[in-house]
Amino acid sequence: MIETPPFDFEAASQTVAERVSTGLAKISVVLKTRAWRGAAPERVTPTQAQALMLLRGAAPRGLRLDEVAKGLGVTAPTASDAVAALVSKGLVSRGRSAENHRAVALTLTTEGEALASRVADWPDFLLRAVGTLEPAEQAVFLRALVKIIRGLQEAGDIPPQRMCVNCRYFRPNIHDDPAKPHHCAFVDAPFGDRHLRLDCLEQDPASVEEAQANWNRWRGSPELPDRPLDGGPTA
Amino acid sequence: MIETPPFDFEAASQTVAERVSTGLAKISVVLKTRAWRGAAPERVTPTQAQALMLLRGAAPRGLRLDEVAKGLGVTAPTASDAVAALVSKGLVSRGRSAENHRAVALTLTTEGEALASRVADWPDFLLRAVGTLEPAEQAVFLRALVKIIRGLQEAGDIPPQRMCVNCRYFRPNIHDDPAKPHHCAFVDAPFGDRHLRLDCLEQDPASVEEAQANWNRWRGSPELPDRPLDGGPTA
DNA sequence: TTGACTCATTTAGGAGTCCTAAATAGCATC
DNA sequence: GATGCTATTTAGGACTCCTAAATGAGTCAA
Repeated sequence: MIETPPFDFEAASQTVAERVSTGLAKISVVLKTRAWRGAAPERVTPTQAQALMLLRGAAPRGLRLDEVAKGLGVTAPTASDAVAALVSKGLVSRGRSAENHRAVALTLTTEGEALASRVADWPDFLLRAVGTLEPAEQAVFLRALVKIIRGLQEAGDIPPQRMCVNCRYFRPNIHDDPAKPHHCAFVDAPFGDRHLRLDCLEQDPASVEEAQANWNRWRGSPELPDRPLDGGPTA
Repeated sequence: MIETPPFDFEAASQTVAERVSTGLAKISVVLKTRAWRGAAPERVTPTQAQALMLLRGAAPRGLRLDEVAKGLGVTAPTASDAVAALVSKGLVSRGRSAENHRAVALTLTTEGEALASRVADWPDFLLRAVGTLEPAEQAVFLRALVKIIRGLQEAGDIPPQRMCVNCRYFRPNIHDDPAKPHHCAFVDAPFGDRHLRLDCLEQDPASVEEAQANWNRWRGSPELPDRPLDGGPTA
């Protein structure tokens, strides 16, 4: 009789990181598909809808073309195309910046604002799927997402984000309350990982050194749960 | 003197699920951008590259056009376009299915296989970002991702995936070892959440009832991390 | 103050994506 | 052998996305 060695999952599988990447790619596909379905009824395309949302987040200052291109992850000519389509639809107005006369200042028209708000609702299908996670799981997921995004930012794959961890008002791990160890110096209140923002309007970038120090302090000491992951009265 | 009430993050923020969705959308943007850069040098477009990878995963049986369209998340005409481009480049061969003469059978040519392998490497930038997470964090993230994808599948937003949790060989939570509580009846070996697959070649879909039962059994008793990660108030 | 540069954006041109609607072809059945 | 169903392709049009080259506004130096 011959003993067969048990199958070795660790050796035979892709790494966890690879499978996580696969999963993110799958979600990315749905996001693309649904973006079409959500935007089409409003007579805009996904890219255009995304540009509208970007401008909505930047009101009232507006954005330069260049900034829109970075936010969309496309080249300037492509962004110019999309903006031209929006201008011709009367959703965006293209002005010249007062101080820098070669830069354009893109802002939403009233109609553009209305449409941007309507269109911003499309990803509720994703919201529902995320909602099937337990609250504690969502919080851990958010924390991991922040790390991944920061990693992409560090590598230059994504422009700097208006996240807490990049903000000069961020004071990580300075309170004893394990649920709210951080502090936001802007609103002067403590908060926890579950409140971390990815797109805060009040965000003001910290200096490189400051951001690095905050980052180390934040990621160094993960919040501890009052009870393990699965615990807690589930909704 | 008036006491100002402290800022209420819970009330003033978007929900965790909303912010998670935002984060996933951001990753989706990078993925799109990088897909272009990765695919372009090989003289294919992102959609074409994705079709190649899909076909690679389905070898040697091949896929029907319909299946490619679903996997790509596009309509049949769009898939037909992309496939036509690949055929004219000599990367895919389009045959007729023997028994059903109205269906096509798409398979990779030798060159197509070579290119598919080269192109499959592109997301290493994402791999690196995911790699900045601690191992335990990666495992929890993967588990959450599986739940989200299954949620999307349930809602019909994504076609059924070749995941362990959909598989008739999956036996969740039948072992005592907390690191490997599940069992794969195909390779006859125990495994843990960190080994969960999203795209298993051996996967064979379970019946609806069986899948539902497995799902409940799996999600009911989550593995505990060796080290607690994060809790937060259970809202 | 006139070139030479640089910067921000646009134009040009071309392949490809993506849609809806309509056309073709194989099969099914009655 | 008409009728319908299924799988795919064609047709047509708007938009995406790229690279390369062209404008047009500021800047700077001689």
